[in-house]
Amino acid sequence: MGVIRKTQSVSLLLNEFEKNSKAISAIELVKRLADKINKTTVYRLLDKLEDDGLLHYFLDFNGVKWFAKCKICSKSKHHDVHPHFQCTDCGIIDCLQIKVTIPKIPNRKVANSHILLLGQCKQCLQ
Amino acid sequence: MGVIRKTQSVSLLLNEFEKNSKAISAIELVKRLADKINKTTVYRLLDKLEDDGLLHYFLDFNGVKWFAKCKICSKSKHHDVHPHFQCTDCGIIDCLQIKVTIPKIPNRKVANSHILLLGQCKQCLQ
DNA sequence: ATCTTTAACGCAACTAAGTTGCAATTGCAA
DNA sequence: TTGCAATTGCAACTTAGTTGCGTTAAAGAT
Repeated sequence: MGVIRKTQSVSLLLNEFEKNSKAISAIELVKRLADKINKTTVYRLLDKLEDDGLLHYFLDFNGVKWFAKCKICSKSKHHDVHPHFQCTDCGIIDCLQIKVTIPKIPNRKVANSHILLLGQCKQCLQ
Repeated sequence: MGVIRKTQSVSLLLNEFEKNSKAISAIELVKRLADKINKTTVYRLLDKLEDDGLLHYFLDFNGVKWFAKCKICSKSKHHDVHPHFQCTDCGIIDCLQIKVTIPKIPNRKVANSHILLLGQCKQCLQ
């Protein structure tokens, strides 16, 4: 897979991620773009853009898929593995630029980690 | 909510968790018990047992719900927050008795963390 | 500038995990 | 053993995401 043609749908979709640097759920994107792009196309493009290393995705605590821009990923590998923070009050999700150290675990080889932190964001703490 | 009566369904369900100490997905439980307990009842009981602090749940990397026995939880609060490890080869999930330290994050109050580690388990490494 | 190819798209129908409403059943306390 | 609320089963529903297929439109070739 991967995006080959620069279509109008691709531009519209990527444009949503330019507005600000927050993550956006697939559901939200489908809703926002409902009158411009078909649901199926939105999901297919998200897959492709993830494949190309332009977006990364993760699941929130409800199992809903969220997407955000990648910063240092390549087409071949998602290097940009980081924790995400979801505000339990307003629901927004940020990518965190922190490093969480996973201790060595006997008898297992850890290849990847998914870390979702829940709590309150700056706005909701005030 | 919470379990009030010790019914046959409750025994059957808890019995599945006595066999070994691994986590079990809701989907798997529904299948295993299909000829004994209705799907709806399985889901309802899992909710209640979680409520009572007997089970805890979490999501795997596909967003599927998994349940496992709690060790030190009470009815009022799940104290037993720990990382989970899923083998990408065989799919089994273990509860890890390790502590992962989350660094302080400016402007946010972290209340909870969901950590899923992916890799290969002992069996699949051999 | 127009043609041709095929990637990309839209639509409708589908899948699967989980939920809801409601009537029937069953623990269990009196 | 009776009464009744908790529990259960069933069918129908919800919702995120997927699939198949015919149509449309990028973009290189002519």
